[in-house]
Amino acid sequence: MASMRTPVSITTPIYYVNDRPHIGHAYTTTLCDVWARSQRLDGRDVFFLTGTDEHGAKVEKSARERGISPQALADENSEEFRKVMALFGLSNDDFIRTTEERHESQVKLFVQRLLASGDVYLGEFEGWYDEGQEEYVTDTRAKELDYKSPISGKPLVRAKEHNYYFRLSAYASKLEKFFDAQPAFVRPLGRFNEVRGRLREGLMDVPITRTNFSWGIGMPGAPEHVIYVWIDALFNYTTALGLADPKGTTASLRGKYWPPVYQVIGKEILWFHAVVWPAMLMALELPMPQCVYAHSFWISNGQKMSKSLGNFIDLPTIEEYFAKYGLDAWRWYMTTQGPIGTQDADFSPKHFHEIYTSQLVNTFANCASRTSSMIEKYFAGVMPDAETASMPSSSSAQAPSWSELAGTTAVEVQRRYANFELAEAADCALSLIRAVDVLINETQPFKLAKDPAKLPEVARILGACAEGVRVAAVLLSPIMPAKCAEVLTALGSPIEGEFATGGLVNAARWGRLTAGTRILKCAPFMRVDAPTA
RNA sequence: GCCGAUGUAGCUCAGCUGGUUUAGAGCGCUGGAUUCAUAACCCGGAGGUCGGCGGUUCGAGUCCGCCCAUCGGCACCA
Repeated sequence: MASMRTPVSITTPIYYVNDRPHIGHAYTTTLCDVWARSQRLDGRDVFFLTGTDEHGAKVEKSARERGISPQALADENSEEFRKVMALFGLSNDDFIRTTEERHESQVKLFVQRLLASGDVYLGEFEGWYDEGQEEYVTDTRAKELDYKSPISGKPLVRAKEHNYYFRLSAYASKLEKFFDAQPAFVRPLGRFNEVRGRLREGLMDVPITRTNFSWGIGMPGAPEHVIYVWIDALFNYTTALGLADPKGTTASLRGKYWPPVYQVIGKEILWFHAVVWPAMLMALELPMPQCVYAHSFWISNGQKMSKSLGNFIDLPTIEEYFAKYGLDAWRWYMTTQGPIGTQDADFSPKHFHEIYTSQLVNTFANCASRTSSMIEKYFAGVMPDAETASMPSSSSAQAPSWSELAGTTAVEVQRRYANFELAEAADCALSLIRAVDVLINETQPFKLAKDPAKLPEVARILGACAEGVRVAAVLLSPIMPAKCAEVLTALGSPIEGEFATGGLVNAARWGRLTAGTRILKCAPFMRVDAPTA
């Protein structure tokens, strides 16, 4: 059954090795990880790709300053990013590096194909050049600077160079039609409109090579030209799948994963992913990704994160959160409070603590704790034998039965995950926990338990509670894999075997807990002291 | 400068095509109740001139104009 369903894939941008890992990298990658895990849990064949981008003038320059080769610098920092992936518990299926032979050789093949089709041509670029910085500045920027270098103060010079260009202008109307037909190609909607607006302003061809540095992939047939880092980088999505050689072994194994369902990026690189990249894919006659999802930025205590302010949420800071709250709590915060929309989201220790306490400690963990504790107390820690599927989920008149409620919740959560509405999926799953709390508050099993004659009723109530907690833990496991596994293990119902492959709705089906199973007391999230700051 | 958003309780936000009320939720704060549970769960309360001004209308948070404030995008930022 599961194997009949379409394979799916998701990508992060590949991370630039000249940067240090920070919350932005962690955020994008965590979102992708949650989605990938949710789809695997739903029985799908998933490919989740991330990696590092290693070429370009900046890397060359940093390496020179440190007196090492660019490759050595790339090796070192790529390894750093790889470690970060492990640290975050990320389940990527591959980690591609742009300095790998498999990538470079395919980029050359792709570019050759574009040359042959006329989509890439040799042209001349003329612009304002800052000789000290060895870089061109745009015309508008040059005017702002009064035609002087912002660093040295020396006048900018008019300079010319030959570059290879990608014929982006030829794809303007095709892109507009594509956007008309695919209103969810770029999400969220605000970003879609932004791109549409700019498309209407027209498109210019874009240079894809430079000649003033050498750390990059040489242009086929013209090695003095180096392929621009961002063109090089974009191709990673296809080279990881071996698409430049459709008959090769990689493509035969991984070709089924193209196109990606989601290409998740930060808003700063939207233009390349939403316009340049689709045009290149059109030129190469490759299918379009289903959606480019551009999230916004985390800001720190109300202020933009910047090197000069020194308020970056960097890796050491993140590790402090791991130490205090745990990895899964971090993932929960990223997933439910992040800047997935058009607006930036604030990261603050106080807010983190409040979310942790109210949602994870007071809601999720407390419910698991009170349920397991009562089963321990009244039934010696053994899942009672009681029929609960048709039991009303609450005392309100139109309340659905527990099996119905769990079923509709699972369907809804599955839909939200699939649609990349991760915070909504989380909230919906948590609503099941809230429903269990309502049941306990309404029926007060702890009072009924004082009367031995009422134990069968207590059994039904607690049986439903345990089952509700189990289903919620299944549904939340893509976000908090370790903590949910802990809860499911305590309930004697770990995700494995057919649970793991039969689809999420199947795993969440009411009544999987069987009478007689040993239920252990569990409290997955402990209260911690509030931050002092 | 150009284009586009946003501005609703302390905080984060819901409020669709104007008329369900005395404008809502979560968190925070505060009173109470309770004990199965991790000072948790539950009930109640305080708190808002719905950015400002003007207009359209029988009636506007919800439409129009202007103003103020904040933010995003404007192609070589991975």
